Amino acid sequence: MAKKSASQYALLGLLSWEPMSGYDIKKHFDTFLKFLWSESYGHIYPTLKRLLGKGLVTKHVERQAGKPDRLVYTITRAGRKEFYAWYQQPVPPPRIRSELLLRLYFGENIPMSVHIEMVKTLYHGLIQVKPLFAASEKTFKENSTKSERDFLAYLTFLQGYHLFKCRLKWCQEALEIIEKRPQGPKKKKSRP
Amino acid sequence: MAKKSASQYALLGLLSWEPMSGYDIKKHFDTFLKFLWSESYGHIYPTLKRLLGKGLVTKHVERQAGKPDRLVYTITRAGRKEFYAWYQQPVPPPRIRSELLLRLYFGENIPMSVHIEMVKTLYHGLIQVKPLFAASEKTFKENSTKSERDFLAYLTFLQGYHLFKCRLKWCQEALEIIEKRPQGPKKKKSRP
DNA sequence: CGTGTCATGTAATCAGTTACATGATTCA
DNA sequence: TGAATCATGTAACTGATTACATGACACG
Repeated sequence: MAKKSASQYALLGLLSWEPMSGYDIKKHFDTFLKFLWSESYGHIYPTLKRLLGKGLVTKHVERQAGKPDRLVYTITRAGRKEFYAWYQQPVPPPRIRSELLLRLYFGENIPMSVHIEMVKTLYHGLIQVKPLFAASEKTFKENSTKSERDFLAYLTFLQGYHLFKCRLKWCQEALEIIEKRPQGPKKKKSRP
Repeated sequence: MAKKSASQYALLGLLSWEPMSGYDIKKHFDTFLKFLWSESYGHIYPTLKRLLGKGLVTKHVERQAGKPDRLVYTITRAGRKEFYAWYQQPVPPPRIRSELLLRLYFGENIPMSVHIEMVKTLYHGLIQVKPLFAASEKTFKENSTKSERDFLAYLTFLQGYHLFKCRLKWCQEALEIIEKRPQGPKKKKSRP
C-alpha cells in the first residue's frame, strides 16, 4: 500500500496508448503535455528501467537505418493492472510553491519597480502563447466529440486554459493596482 | 552564480521580518502562506543549519518555563544581502505537475463515474474553504493601504484567490460538460 | 489517561535535475 | 564546418518528505 510516485504512472499512462521509446515519451511531455506534466531524460530512463524490472513493461530494440536504435517499451497486462489500480487511490494534494509570489510577498524592502518588472515579464511571456492557446481551444473542442480520449483531453486542456487566462488577468490587475496606488511620501526607517 | 534553492530564500524572507524558531517558521507556512508555499520540518531544520553555517543567520536559545527551549534564528547583515540579491536573478518557471489532470488525461479506460467522483471531491474541498477565502479577501484589501507589507500581501493573495475561483469554476464546467455529453452507444474494442 | 501542542532533530529514502558522454546524420 | 536532431544513458548532486525519537505539559 506504499504511496508511489506519480511519474511512473505518467509513463504507464503514455505507454497505455502505444509503445514508445524514452525519447518519444520526453517529446510527448514537452509538446502535448506541457501544461500539465514535465519529465527529464535523467528521470525517464531510470524510471523505464524500474518499470521493466517490475514487469510492468517489456522492451524491444527497433533498428533504424542511419539513426540510432530505438528501445521501444510496451506496457504489459500487469502494467495495465497497476495503472488502473492507481485510480483507486486518493489524489494527493498538489504541492504549492510559487517562487514569484514568494518574492512578491517578502519584497517590502525591494524597489516596487523590480516587482513591476517581474510581473511584466510574466505578462509578456503569457501574451506570447495566447494565440496558441486560443487556437488549441478550438481544436480541442472540435475534436472532443470524436473519442473518449479526445473528450478527456479537452477537459484537461480546459483547466490549463482557465488557469492561463486567470494568470494573465492577475498580471493586468496587479499592474493596475500598483499603478493607481497612492504612492504617498514613502516612509523610510533610519536603520533596519 | 550557482542556482540556489528557493527554500532557503523562503526562510530568509520570513526571518527578514522577525527572528523565529524552526517551529514558528513551519507554523507560518502552514497558516498564512498555505496558498503559496509549503515546507516540512525535515527540510526546515537542516536548511536553518545550513544558513547558520554560511553566516546568513545567527542562533540563540530562549529558555521557557514548562516548555522546551526555543532555538531562535536571526537574520544577519550578510543574510539580508544574500536575500536581496535573490531579486536580481530571473524567476525560474514553475514546475507544472497536476496529478488530477494526469489521471483525467489518461483515463479513457476508466469509468467516467470515477472521474466525476474525483472532480466532485475536489469541488467539495474547494467549496468548504470558499467562505474563508472570501473573508480573507476583504481583510487583505482593507489592510492593503496600511503598509508596504500589507500591500504586497494583498497582491499575493489576489493571485491565490483568482486561481482558487478558477479551479472552482473549472470543476463546475467540467461536471456540466460531462453531464450534457451525448453518451451514445459506447464503442468497445474486442481486445486491446 | 489519552490526545494535542510545544519543540527539535536525524536517518532513510525517494524524487528529480543537470551535466556529461557518445556518435551518426541532416541541414544551412 | 558547425549546429540541430535523433537516441540512450549514467553519475553526481540537490531537493524534499516520511518516519522515527524524545520529552514535558495542558486539557478534557
